[in-house]
Amino acid sequence: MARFMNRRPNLKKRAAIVDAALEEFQLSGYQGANMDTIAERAQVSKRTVYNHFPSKQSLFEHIADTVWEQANAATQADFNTKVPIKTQLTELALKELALVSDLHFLRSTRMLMAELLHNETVAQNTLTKYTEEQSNIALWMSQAARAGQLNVHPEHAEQAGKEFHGLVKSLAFWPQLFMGEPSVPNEQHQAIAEKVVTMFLSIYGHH
Amino acid sequence: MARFMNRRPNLKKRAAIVDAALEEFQLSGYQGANMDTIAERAQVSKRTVYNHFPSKQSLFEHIADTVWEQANAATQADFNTKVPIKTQLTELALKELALVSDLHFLRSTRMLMAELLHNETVAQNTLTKYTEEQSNIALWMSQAARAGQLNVHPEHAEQAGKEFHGLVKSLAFWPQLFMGEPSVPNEQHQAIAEKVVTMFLSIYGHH
DNA sequence: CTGTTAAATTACACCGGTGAGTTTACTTTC
DNA sequence: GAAAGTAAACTCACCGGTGTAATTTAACAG
Repeated sequence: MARFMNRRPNLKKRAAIVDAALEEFQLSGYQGANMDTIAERAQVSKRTVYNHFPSKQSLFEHIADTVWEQANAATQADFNTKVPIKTQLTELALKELALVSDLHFLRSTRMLMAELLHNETVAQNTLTKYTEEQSNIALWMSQAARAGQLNVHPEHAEQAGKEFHGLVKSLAFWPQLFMGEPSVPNEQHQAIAEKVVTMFLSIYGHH
Repeated sequence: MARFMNRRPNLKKRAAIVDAALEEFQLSGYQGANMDTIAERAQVSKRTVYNHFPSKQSLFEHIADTVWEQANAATQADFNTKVPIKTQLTELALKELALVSDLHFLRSTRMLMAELLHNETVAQNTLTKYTEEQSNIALWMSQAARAGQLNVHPEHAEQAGKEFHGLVKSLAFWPQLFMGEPSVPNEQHQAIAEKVVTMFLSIYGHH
């Protein structure tokens, strides 16, 4: 009896639509993306797309949200008093390198960044998610400082956190994002992480 | 008086068109930019726009070229054997900081980056201009290495150059570009430049 | 200073393509 | 048998680019 109370909205089709839309947005950007093409790519009628998402905009926003959640979830960390700072920083860098070297993530981010640069609402949306991440690393930094393992004034914790992320990205993200350089292969992650940590500690380490 | 203004090809109108187009492209991106609006903004008839530029594409390319020339011209430098490496690197960093903190440059770049991310031809175009700049700094680095002032293998000169630029940008460009953070005020340039040089030399300096 | 001339500009209607979103009549699936 | 999906035609607004006839402008000759 409970058998035909099954979910009415067809989740499989919905997923197919989302996948197709992601692909199309990545390929052509928001403005260039074509709803007919998305329907076709998802093997679904155009009307079905509109039954799941009321507009192109809402479809885009749904995708943008998921990408950002994924990114944020992948860069969580807690400071641990017992482990040397160098080890922990290296660990942090490796985590970010793994995320940033993932081809799917790179492609999604490329698309999001493009819209971010000329779309007010996307920009605002992104900004709030981004500040969450920032406050996270800032907390980590001030904990490390309080534990005496980092030479950082409390009010500069946020800046230091930004700089740490910035270092990783300058080596393994921005060049790949804009210049289409190949993702950094896994074998090099350790070396890059150590390089970043050395640079970072040359400013914020105890001498 | 007004003798030599307004020669046959009306340079004033042409400039007005270019200005208006730059504004419109910055505001709405390439796809979103509207030729009627550009004409209106330039106080010129639409037909005149098309008398100066055969298409939207060509208008965009003209602007893109100008921006890149400006950027490239501002980051030239020659290695000087007589001056300590630290001083020269700081000088280099300051030069780039000046460019990158200019609000007009930032706005133009933001627009270009957006198109770069989803337009094949723009990307290719940019890539060639960008590699020029890269080979420039790479040369500088290998000269410094040959003079014994830098601990860089010749085949890593290009990588080191990239990293140097990357360091500056991670502190004073990317956050401003994407997150709309305020440009770094001039008073902080010296401090940032020194920070960058310290980080860079912690890897490539002689200890 | 003035009239001539040709290029530059203008206003405006027009073309053709595109693409988001809708309507409708029908079929599939549970 | 009702919700979900389909196909295809349709609306409607937008926009890049063109054609044209009329008007303005600047260089120059007398």
